[in-house]
Amino acid sequence: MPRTGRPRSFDDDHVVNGAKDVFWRRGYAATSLRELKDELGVLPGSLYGAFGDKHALFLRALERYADDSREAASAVQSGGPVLPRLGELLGDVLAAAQATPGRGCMLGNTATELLPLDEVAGRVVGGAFGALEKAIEQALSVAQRTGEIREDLDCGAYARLLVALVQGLHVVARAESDPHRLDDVVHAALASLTYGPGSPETTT
Amino acid sequence: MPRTGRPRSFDDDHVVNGAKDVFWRRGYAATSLRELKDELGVLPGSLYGAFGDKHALFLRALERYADDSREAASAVQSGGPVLPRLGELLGDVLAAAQATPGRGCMLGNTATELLPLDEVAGRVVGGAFGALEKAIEQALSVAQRTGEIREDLDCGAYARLLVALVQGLHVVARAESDPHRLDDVVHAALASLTYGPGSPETTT
DNA sequence: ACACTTCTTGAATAAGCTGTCAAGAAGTCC
DNA sequence: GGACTTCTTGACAGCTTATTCAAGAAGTGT
Repeated sequence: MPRTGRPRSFDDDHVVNGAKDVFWRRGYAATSLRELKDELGVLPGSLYGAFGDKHALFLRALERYADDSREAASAVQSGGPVLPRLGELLGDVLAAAQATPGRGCMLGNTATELLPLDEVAGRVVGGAFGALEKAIEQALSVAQRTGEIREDLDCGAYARLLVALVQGLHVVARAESDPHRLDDVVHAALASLTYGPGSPETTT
Repeated sequence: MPRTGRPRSFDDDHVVNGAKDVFWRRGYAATSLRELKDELGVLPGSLYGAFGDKHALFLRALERYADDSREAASAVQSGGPVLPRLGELLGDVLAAAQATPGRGCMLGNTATELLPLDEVAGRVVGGAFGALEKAIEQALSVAQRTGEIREDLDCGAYARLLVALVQGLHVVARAESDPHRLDDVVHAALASLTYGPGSPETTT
């Protein structure tokens, strides 16, 4: 089986990355092949030859996004104090909402548009959510042992809460003309992890 | 100006309500006039005569949903202990996700699909989010005065947090095969409002 | 009964969509 | 250079879409 023939004129990875941006911004259904052609410079025929169909390309793009998300998720575990890391996680959502409005999180966008009907996309989204949840849960466990956060917290539950909060911030930020109005939400979320001023046991 | 002529064969309110259900379930773009015709029994021509165009009908449906949401929001202020009310607010999200999967919240769905580009829809969604936020904030203030929740909470920030959490739960529940896995998130959110280390068994 | 008005109906329109295909272009391998 | 394979290109088919419109139906007021 000879492996010859005319080589691709485009780089698959580059195209998947570009498709990720378009699908991220516009969603699955609202993205037409004409739009992909204009943004990627690749004609529909070539896309079909390389990836199959629109849905398959979307899945590649979604998986790419999920990989990026997993990498970002691992940052909350990168040693040192945990609270600042979680503050960044939440703060980055608001910063992104201001810097590039109307994109949100591609995982949440996909969940809203296609789940639970699209089972394949559902597994990708669920996997990425689960990875973030796990990263947060382990970070919280560490923070508990170091006394950074309250001992009486259910780390698993709080990790799921924070994943949901991240998604929720992406949503409500779209309706908020000034994302800074949500800044104190981040503060409140972090404060709820620590022992409060009026709490029985106060450490630092 | 005589006000005669053949009367409508359908009830406007009933049609708006039906359109609300369809748009809620399928989103704006994915809902075709053929689908509306099948569900409502009203031909496109009549819809155009009565409402203008698809987008105008969508706005009517969205406003209806926002009205319903406002009414539901006022329930958190209906006297008595506040924590159980907030527990219902969050719990209802998960119950709805299980009973009717793939619908979520029409406000959040619309935010994700159309905001911030669609400014009119944006005002409707923003207004409904704001109303819920205000209702929660006032309920939290009352709960603070009665000693039901911590005194050191920023009620405004926590209200915004809870609005975001509601939206986030709608999103992540779509990716969760068993919504009950999110039950302890509700518990954790309520526990963070109260004093007390010790397991969050403080709900009466 | 009649004039008048508005609604319903079904077809038609024009645009856009995904996906396909034949023909030619551009490589690789011998 | 020639055989072979794969890619690119642009057109095209088959649908679906939102929207419009003319014709007839069904009311109201007198």
